[in-house]
Amino acid sequence: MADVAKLAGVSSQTVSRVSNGHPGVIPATREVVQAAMRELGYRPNSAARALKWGSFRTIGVILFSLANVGNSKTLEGIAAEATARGYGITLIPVAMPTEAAVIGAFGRLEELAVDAVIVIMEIHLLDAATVGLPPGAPVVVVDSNAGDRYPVVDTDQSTGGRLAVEHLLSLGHETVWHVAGPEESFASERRLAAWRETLAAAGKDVPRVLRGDWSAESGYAAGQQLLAEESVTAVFVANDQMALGLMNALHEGGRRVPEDVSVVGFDDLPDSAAYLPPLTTIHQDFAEVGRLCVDGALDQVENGASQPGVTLVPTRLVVRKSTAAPPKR
Amino acid sequence: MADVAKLAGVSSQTVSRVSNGHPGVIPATREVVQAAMRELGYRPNSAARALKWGSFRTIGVILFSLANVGNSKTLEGIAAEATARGYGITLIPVAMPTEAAVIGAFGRLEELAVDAVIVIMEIHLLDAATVGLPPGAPVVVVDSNAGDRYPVVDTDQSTGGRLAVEHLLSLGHETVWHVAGPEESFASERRLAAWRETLAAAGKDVPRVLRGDWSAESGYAAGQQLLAEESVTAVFVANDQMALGLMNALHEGGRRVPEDVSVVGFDDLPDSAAYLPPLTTIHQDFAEVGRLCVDGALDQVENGASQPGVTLVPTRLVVRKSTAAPPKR
DNA sequence: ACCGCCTATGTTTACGTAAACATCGTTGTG
DNA sequence: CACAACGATGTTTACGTAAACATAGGCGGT
Repeated sequence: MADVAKLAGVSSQTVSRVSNGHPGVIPATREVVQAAMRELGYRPNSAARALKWGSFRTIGVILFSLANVGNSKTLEGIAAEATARGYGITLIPVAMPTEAAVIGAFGRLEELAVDAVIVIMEIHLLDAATVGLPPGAPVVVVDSNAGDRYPVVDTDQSTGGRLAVEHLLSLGHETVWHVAGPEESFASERRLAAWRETLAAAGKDVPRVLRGDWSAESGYAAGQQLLAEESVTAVFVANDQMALGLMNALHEGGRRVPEDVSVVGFDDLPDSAAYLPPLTTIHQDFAEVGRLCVDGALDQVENGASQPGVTLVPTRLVVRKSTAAPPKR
Repeated sequence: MADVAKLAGVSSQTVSRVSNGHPGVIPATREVVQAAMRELGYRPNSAARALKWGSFRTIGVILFSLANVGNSKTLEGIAAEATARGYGITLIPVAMPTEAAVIGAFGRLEELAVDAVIVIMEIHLLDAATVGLPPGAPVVVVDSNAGDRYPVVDTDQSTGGRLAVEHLLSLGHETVWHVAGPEESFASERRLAAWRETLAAAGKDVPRVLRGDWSAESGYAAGQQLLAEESVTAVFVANDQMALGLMNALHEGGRRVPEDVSVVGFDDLPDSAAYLPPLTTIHQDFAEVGRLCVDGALDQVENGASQPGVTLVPTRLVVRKSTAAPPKR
């Protein structure tokens, strides 16, 4: 900056004014300074700026895993929105989803150069009273039920689950089975509850719950269990990957989808349309979740006020070929 | 820091020494200072540290998309290794893979607080002479052929492609068809070349190339084309998602996998083992790619020397149920 | 006992920027 | 014509930290 000032024959303060687009600089001076900046390839030093401003214009994202599509897409949405609003993204991976690791990550947070924090957790850890986010920086949480303490953004799991079950019931199925995700997952529990409530509201039997761990393999295992149940005509699977495994197990067991058994998934992965048969599923807008997280976080940064509460992103049913009316007896 | 110094009855310099674990502080003093730090909840201000050090201990990652599993997993590997080595990760998403957008991202780079840059590009843009990374910060590139200008880390696409084709030939197939990825993709071209060379080396016919865009849908379309070719007994598909679509098209067309047609994919996605049939594929170690990127970048940061060249991460064949000997005529 | 060296700690300064304050010239007005 | 008001620019200072230099005791060797 000093070099630019010297070359342009002005003071460094004037360079600063030009650099930040402040008014009160005569156009001729501005030109000269800009020319000098170009010639010297001047770039403001963000460390010094951050020191001055007390802000890094950066959002920290704490997450456990990028292995699943949802987290990746959410992160992509966060990155896009943050960039559009002039903020950077700092990743804070937590290797193990243990309480100690989470607390460690939160501890490091305070010394990190971050104006706000977005936490992407698919597990209940954050709900435990012992794991608290440090105060100070604004926080937005994805997919948790800590809505009483922090702003939470989430897909509308309940409506999604209800849509799935209602779709199957409307086709004439007597009842709907469910393959849930792991118990530690908040999303899984929401979908499970919606399934149970929708069945109950329709006066249908509620079969026993099968569990998977989100993986296609666990869906395959669930499918094998289902083969032993002759009465099954409809299954709501808590995510598309498990639905894939489940459909393959059914196929191997000689049960056709959708002629013998209808299957509905959840997520609407890019591949779902290419499954055999193309999967009827609940679409989630992960990018929108990411966008809303950033909006919420930056609202807090700019307006100061943190208001706990849950923002829900709508889901919708995508009907493909994996559902049909139940077989005639 | 001044408050801590006052409370501990020492100078701020001593606090700094304790904070950074410097030697030459008597244990008793250290204790007092640490107690004061705890009491006041002192955290070093990273902006000021960065200003002093001229470094944020941060690596910037430029990427186009997290939509595909490979990029996500690579990023995860990068994040894990960087964190382990005490560096942070700043994400720099590039919305559109156009030259202008890339140049824009590189421009912003210089003013960003980043010690090194990792570029994850699956397209040829970086090879164009007009798109040059700014000098200064160390750079590591994933998946490009700019190895003459920058250090490049990549999966060993060639060996992977060769393994796939050799596996099929060893089962007795007359030749192997190929469904390639988009032409802009460097990885796709490498796999295509390996396929062609391996066939040529074995003295086999080289069928015409089918193209997809990595998506399962494009694999389905390629599969439909393949149905018109009665002589096809073996297909090497450039990624698992396309293989999924292709197998479904074959199934719909009445061609059984692997009895009539053998299929080999590339990637070894978590779901591949749950496809119908479980997919024989080439395993890529994305996490290792990420790790090596960070190692390469930090070597440059710490040792200064940037040496262009390509580091290859081995691939291996994973044999499952989608390949078998060709049908008897 | 004295000198010098080493160790523990304190003082000064610089990193690059921008807010706050100071200065200078110009313009408009009574 | 003098003076106030304002606009453009320069000067000072502070942000929090750590390197470089300074100082002051203590200890061993002669």
